[in-house]
Formats: sequence, C-alpha cells, structure tokens
Amino acid sequence: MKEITISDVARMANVSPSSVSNVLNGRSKRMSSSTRERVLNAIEQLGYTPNFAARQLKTGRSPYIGLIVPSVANPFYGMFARLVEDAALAGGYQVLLGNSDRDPERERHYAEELLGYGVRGIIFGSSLTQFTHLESLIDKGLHVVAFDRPTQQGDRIMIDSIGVDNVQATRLATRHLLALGHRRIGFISGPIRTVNRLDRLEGYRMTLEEAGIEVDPQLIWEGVTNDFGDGTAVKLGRHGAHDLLTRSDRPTAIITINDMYAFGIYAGTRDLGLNIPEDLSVVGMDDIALAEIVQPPLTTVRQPISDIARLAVERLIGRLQVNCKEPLGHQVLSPTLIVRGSTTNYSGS
Amino acid sequence: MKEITISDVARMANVSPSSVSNVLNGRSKRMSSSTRERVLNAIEQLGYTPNFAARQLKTGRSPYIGLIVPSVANPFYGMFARLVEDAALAGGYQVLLGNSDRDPERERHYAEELLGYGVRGIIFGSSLTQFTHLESLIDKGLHVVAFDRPTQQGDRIMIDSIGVDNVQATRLATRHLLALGHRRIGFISGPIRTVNRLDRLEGYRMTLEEAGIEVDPQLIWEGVTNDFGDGTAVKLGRHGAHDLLTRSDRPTAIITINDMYAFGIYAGTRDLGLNIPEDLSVVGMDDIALAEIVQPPLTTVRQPISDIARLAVERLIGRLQVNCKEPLGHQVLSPTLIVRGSTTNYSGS
DNA sequence: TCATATTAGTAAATCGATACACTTAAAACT
DNA sequence: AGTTTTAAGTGTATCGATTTACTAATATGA
Repeated sequence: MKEITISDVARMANVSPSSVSNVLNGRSKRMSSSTRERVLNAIEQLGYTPNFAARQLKTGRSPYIGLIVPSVANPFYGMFARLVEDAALAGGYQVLLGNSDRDPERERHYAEELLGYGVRGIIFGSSLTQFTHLESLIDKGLHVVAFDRPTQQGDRIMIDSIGVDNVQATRLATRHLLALGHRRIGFISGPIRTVNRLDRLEGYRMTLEEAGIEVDPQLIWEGVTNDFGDGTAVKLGRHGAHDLLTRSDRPTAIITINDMYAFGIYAGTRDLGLNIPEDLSVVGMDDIALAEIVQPPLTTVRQPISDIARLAVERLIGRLQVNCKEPLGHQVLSPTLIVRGSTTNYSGS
Repeated sequence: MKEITISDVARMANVSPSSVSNVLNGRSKRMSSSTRERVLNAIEQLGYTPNFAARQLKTGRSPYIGLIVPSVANPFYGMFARLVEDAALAGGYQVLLGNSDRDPERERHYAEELLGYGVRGIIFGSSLTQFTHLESLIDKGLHVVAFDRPTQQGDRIMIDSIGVDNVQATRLATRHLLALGHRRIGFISGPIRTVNRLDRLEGYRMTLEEAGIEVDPQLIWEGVTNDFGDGTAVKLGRHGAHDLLTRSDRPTAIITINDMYAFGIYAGTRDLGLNIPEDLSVVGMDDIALAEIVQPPLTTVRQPISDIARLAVERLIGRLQVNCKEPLGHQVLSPTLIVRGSTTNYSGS
C-alpha cells in the first residue's frame, strides 16, 4: 500500500519534482510539450493521484466549503444541500456537509473541525439567534454566509446572509386566510429560537393586529424538542394540531413554519376525524416537492430555495477569492404565496 | 491572519514542540502534570487549533469516512445520510458527503478526491450494477461498503455490502396484492440500472409467475432520466401512472421502487380522476416518514434503514481499524410489509 | 556504592507538494 | 561578435505536526 508520490513520477519521467508540479498546476508556459507528454504518461502509468493534505499544507488553500444544516433528513434541507453542492461544484468548490440539529455546540465543533482542515468558508442553514459561538472562529479568518440570519442587535460581528423576508412570508399567509374570512388563526411551530421563526411569528402577529384582531396566545403553539430530524417536524405538527383542535374555541385555520409541520397537521386533523380544508385551512412554508402531491395539495409560501443556494455560494466564493473583503450584510428575497387546496373560505358561525 | 502553530504554543509554554504534541495526543506518561498544565494553558491562551492537513500528512490517517449517495434531495437518502453521520460520529469518525446522481463518472471523481484527501473508507448508496469504475481505487487501498450491492457475476473484486433482500421485498408486495385479488399488477421504476431495482423487478416477476400469471411487459414501466433528484422521482411516478392508467387494459394495482415514486403515482392517478385505493392499489418501498402521512396512507415495504446505516458504518470502521482485512461479503436484512390504506381488495370483472 | 531503571523531555528527520530563486542553453537583438 | 532575452527546467526551503531515537537527571536495587 505504498503511496505514489510526485517524486516517483518525476523519476519515471526523468524530470524534477518541480516540473511534475508545474504540469499538475497547468503552468504550461514553463515547459515544452514533449516533457509535458512524458510527465502525463508517467502519471497515467503509475496511477498517481496527488496527496491533497500535502498540497493544502503547502498552499494554505482549500477547495472545500462547509455547509452546516439542521438535518438533511428534512427534505427542505436535503434539497438545499443538493443545490448548494451543485452551485459549489460549478464554482470549483466541493462541499463538506454537517448536520447540527441546531445545537450551537455541534455547530461550533463542526466549524472548528472544518477550519482546522483549512476550510475557509462555511454556509450555515440554521438561523440561530445567537452567533457568539462562531465569533472566535470568524476572528481566526473563517468566512460565514448564513441562511435567513440578518445581523441582529447585540452581534459583535456582521455576517453575510441570504434569505427570504420571513415577516412578509407569514404576512402573505395570514392575509390570505383573512381574505378567506378566517378570524381564529392558529400558529404552530417548533422551538422559536431562530431568527426566521421569530420573524414568521412576528409577521403573523402584525398582520392580525393590523386587521384589528386580537392575537390569542392560546392559538400560538410552540413545540418542545431536542431533535430536528425529519420525523420530529411531522410529529410536532401532529401534536400541535391535536392540542389546538381539541379546544372548544378551536382555530379555523393554522399557519405553520414549514411544510413538514403542515403534513403533521394533516395527520393530526385526520386523527380527530376532521377534514382539510372543510374544517381547517392550513398554510405551510417552503413549498417542497411533496407539497403539490399531498391531498389536498398544500397552500404554502414558497422560498426561492435555488436562488438562495446559488447566491449563498456565490457570495461565499466571492469572499474567499478576494480574501477578507467586508461582509455585504443581508440580502432579502421575496417569498411567494402558492394557493392550492388546503385553504378555503370560512363561512361558519 | 497568522496561523498559530504548535511551535508558538511550545514557545509560550517553554517546552519543545514534541511535548505539545504529546499533550495533544494524550501521551500522558511522558510528562509531569505541571508541564501538561502549562501547555494546556498556552493552548487556551493562544486559541490554538491543530492543522489537520499537517497531521494527516504525517500520520497518513484520516478521521473521515466518505458517503456517496444518489441525492440527499430524496428524503430516503437524506435520512440515510443523517443516520450514517450519527453512527460515524459515535465511532469517532466524521462524514464527507457527495451526491452522485448515480453517475459512475461522478462517483469515481468523488471517490478519487476523497482518497486523495486521505480518506480510506467510503460508503456507497447507489447499488450500481457496474463497479469497475472503483476497482482501481480499491487497488490503491480504498475500503468500500455498499448499500444493496452484493457481489455480482463478473466483478473482479469482492466488496462489503449491506442491504435488504430486494427480491423478497417485491415478493411481499406482490403477494399482498395477489391475496387481495389483483391480477393485473403494474411495475413502475426509473432506469433499471441498479442491482436493487433489478432484484425488485425480479421479485415481482417471479411471484407473478409462481402464481401462474403471465408477466405482461406492457405493465412494466421504466422511466428515462438523467437526474435522480427529489423532483424527478415524483415526476416519473406521475408520468408512469399516466401511461399505465390510460391503457384500455389498465392495471388495478401498481408496485413501485420507492415511496417518492408512489407519491408521484398518487398525483398521476388523481390527474386522471381516479381514486386510490378504489380504482388503483399502490405499494411503495422504503417507508419514509411521509408514507404514513399522505392520504391514503401508503402501503409500503419498509427497509430497516437505521440498521443498514449502523451496520454499514460498523463494517467500514472495522475494516479501517484492522487495515486490509478481507471483505465479509453481503449482509442481508429482511424487509417488512407495512399495510396501510393505499391497497384494497379487487372485486372487478 | 555502583550499576541499572525509570522519568521527563528534546532534536531532528519526515510526510508530499509547492514556489521562489536560480541555472543553463539557445535565440534574438544591435 | 557581443550582449540581452527568453525558454525550459531544477534545487531547496517550507508548510505544521508527529515520532523515533536520544539525553540527562533522578530513583531504585543488590
């Protein structure tokens, strides 16, 4: 299991290691095409592949960027990870992925690990309210682009961020339901410890208040969990639906923070023998592929996930290439309401 | 942006770099606790983090394993990736993830990249019939564990593999439908270029033949695509349902290769104004979280995905640790039929 | 007491690729 | 012819951590 090194190639091609390195790095002006041929041949013959650890140690550069998401078991993040990878590949970078469950400690650990490996840029998908766990790493030269995480009051460091206008997102959802005649509108979420969830709740609240409807805290359901995997979102949605729909003054519509929760609400509603949209209107968020497929098709607020992924990667690569340019701050994209079959007019008492 | 090295720490603690290394690697018998203290302090003070590229160059070991899946945009692989990561973390390894779209060229490229980075073990999720693209890498010392990929005739090299009995899986599905009285049973798949899809088709065929029913090639629908993302599976399922259900002799039941296809079939069926299960019974495969949630809940064949992930990681780590032990071959787990609401008795003409 | 073990710690070679500063030979000018 | 350019290629220090073989000092044992 002896490694084949650049010197082995050099020996075989009767050139110096430097020349092999030149071939490898495309410094074509520095050599005749005949020696180039010979080197290429030797590489082929020996089946040589470069040792990236050595290369990186010398150059200090890394062709990798990191991506840390709550969990790829959630189809939204699975798709996001996929799109980030495609965009990175197009820009000449490879992606290293980690699942953090939104645990700051895990995020920090991953980020430190990646930094130790020479990775200089990481995309965070988690939108955590606190960013202190990453500040020391940013001080050490790490570049960060966050999803849905504009700079907050109290942040010591400004970071790049791309995301949708989350206040606007739930505003669209709430307005839609109001226009349909709903007055008792519930809100179901997991732990509201992220900026985007706070914003989504805020959009819901504001819109109700603007319409002169008092916000009923009993209709805001915040689940508790330590696990952000695929299964949990569905479970929480289901659980939340149970709780809200068994109230005597149950809501006629529910807005939730993502489509997986919405699917959970579908299940919870059925469990109680109720129907969507006749007995309950539901609005999700994200517009994952399955939203169109479930029955009834889910009314949801679409995130331009593919634009977000692309912009995040471009921004990060930009920072990496002109090392240390100042962050540009937060870039906001617009969400779109996609009306399907899970919402309908309210014409009750 | 000067890197802090082991020598900086050594200087600060008034010891040699060797001693710092000893502290870092827990060779505690080689030093007094007072110098240990001093070193630890210096590390803390300077915020030193090791350079993994340098470490790896020297040791040749890597704390990473690779995972290559068709696409994490497919929730099954998203969940699989998540479970593999958890298992790897528990075993002291980190996971590097790549999406290959089942393209052998991309698989090879990723694997080579990882190998160049010192990664000595990769888990493949793709089940491709051909493995030649990886043979040269295995020759170079790469350890491979595949999902659903027993050694095939014509393989030069034997590899480790974990998976379910795929013939048995569709056998369970087919028997279930036969028991319900169905005689015209369709089969919908994407490109049948993987071992597990071939096996699933085979299980379907065999079971029909054993029941004395002639296999109608018109009812076997094989989609064409280059893209294995989340959206495509749904689209193909939908398309297949359109094609099969508009035939004059349309099937009364359809078996498909995974749950995402099944959801596509749900949509395709609805497009035509037909209902599941009244007009068509559907059996999926995988049992992803959403299978229980869709309407009607999907009858499907469950893969013990969490066991598969755990066993794959354990097997790989085992190979890594006692370097170069011979592969153990294929380990088969049993699939389970989960009957839900998408299948019902056939009582037609 | 003298030889032997043990403890605490270090110097220096090494992993493999890169890049800067250099050389040499031939070509191009004046 | 004599000088300057250019082309083609090489020697060697270097990146940062590890590790082997070594030293010096102290402790142990007969």
